[in-house]
Amino acid sequence: MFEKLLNLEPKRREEIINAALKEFAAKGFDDASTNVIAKEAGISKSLMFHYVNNKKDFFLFLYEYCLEIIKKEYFYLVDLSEKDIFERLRQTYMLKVKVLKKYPWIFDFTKVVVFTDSEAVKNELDERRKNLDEYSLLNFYGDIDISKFRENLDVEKSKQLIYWAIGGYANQILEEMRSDENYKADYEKIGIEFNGYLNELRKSFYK
Amino acid sequence: MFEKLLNLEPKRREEIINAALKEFAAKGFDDASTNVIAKEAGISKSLMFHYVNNKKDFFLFLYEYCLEIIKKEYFYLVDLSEKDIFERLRQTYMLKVKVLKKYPWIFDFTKVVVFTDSEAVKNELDERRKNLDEYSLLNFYGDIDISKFRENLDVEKSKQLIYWAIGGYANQILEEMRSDENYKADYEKIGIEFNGYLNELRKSFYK
DNA sequence: ACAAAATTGACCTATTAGGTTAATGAAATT
DNA sequence: AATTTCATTAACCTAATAGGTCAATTTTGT
Repeated sequence: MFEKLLNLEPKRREEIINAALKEFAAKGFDDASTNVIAKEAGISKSLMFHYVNNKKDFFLFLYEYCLEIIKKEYFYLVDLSEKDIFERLRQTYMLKVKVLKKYPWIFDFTKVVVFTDSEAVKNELDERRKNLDEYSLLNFYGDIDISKFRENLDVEKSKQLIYWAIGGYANQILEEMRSDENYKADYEKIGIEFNGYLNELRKSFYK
Repeated sequence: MFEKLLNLEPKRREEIINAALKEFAAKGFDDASTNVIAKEAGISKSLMFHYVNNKKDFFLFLYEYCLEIIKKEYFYLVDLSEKDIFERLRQTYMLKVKVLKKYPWIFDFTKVVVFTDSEAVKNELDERRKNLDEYSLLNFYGDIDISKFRENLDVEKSKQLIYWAIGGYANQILEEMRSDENYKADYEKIGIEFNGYLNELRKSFYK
């Protein structure tokens, strides 16, 4: 059904997909405009509808497409045998950055999908959402080693604070990536900076 | 110009203002719909236009109105003589929660105003924005006491992490407030929980 | 030179945009 | 009780935009 879109040369395809993800993520299904998507993708609306037959199917296609990507380039690659919270964070966020470099709106899009209540797509989404459950269940951050935390700390609170703090750093990176059109994601540099922050947290929360 | 709106009984006025703040915050000036605002406020569109003469003036009015509130109920109330970072955070965020209880979208709205590039309101906003500069300059978190931090820490990084972490907690409170229609903001309870998190940070980052 | 594929401008109908107007319903004044 | 005033709305206006189609053109491969 979407072979035409999928057979495009990768760069082109990603431009179109990213334009759609951005618009849908920003405005939700109902308020997103196919005109805006086409313009952002740099093609005519007619050509877009040559690739995607209609708005609703496009939206649903994107959802499945994104789930596949998130699974293959994120979920499946996390090494769950690593029990150190900071190592786990390092791993997951570096993977996340890599995915976001290619698809800057992918996580916002899936978030919008989760919270959408648009009548037009609600039913179709409900069927598809089941697939996600198994993955949200396997919590990335549940099974970690708490033996290294300082003994006077409330570990649950501390973990939460650490996630929030790192989430803040990730958001900053994300904003940089989005504001710079040709942001050259220097993973090594990001990795070093990230390590800097993780080290502060290690010094603070570990004995 | 907006006496009619301002002379309404407070509850009613706030309903209308909050409906508008929510819609403008969510969609920006251009994409926000006056129909949606009226519906969310629970009044007819005609009545709304009886209060506010037009969309643009309403938007600009809201901006000034919000700045006033933020100044009077937030900026001016912060005790800048308190130099302990955690006390300062406690103070500012408790004030923020109080403001957000009354106007749950006020900070999102001002954020949208800052980043809007709508031709329709750009020029008018530019004039008004100057007023804000003086306040953004006086940085709430610049002048704090760093002597109590553990000596092996990079204080700048640590401060940043603390802000991110507390920002995460604040977002959680905010989401609770918004999801619960009749959220009874129990400041005492929030204060206690907040203190819990601040204490973990104190134990971690202070010697 | 020609067939096939890629691409677009012009167009269709339905809906929504911001906003006005005349009429109604309720309160206040005489 | 009659009348003036204020609060409130339904119906309506025009312009723009929505999703989507289609015939025509441009580009590509042979």
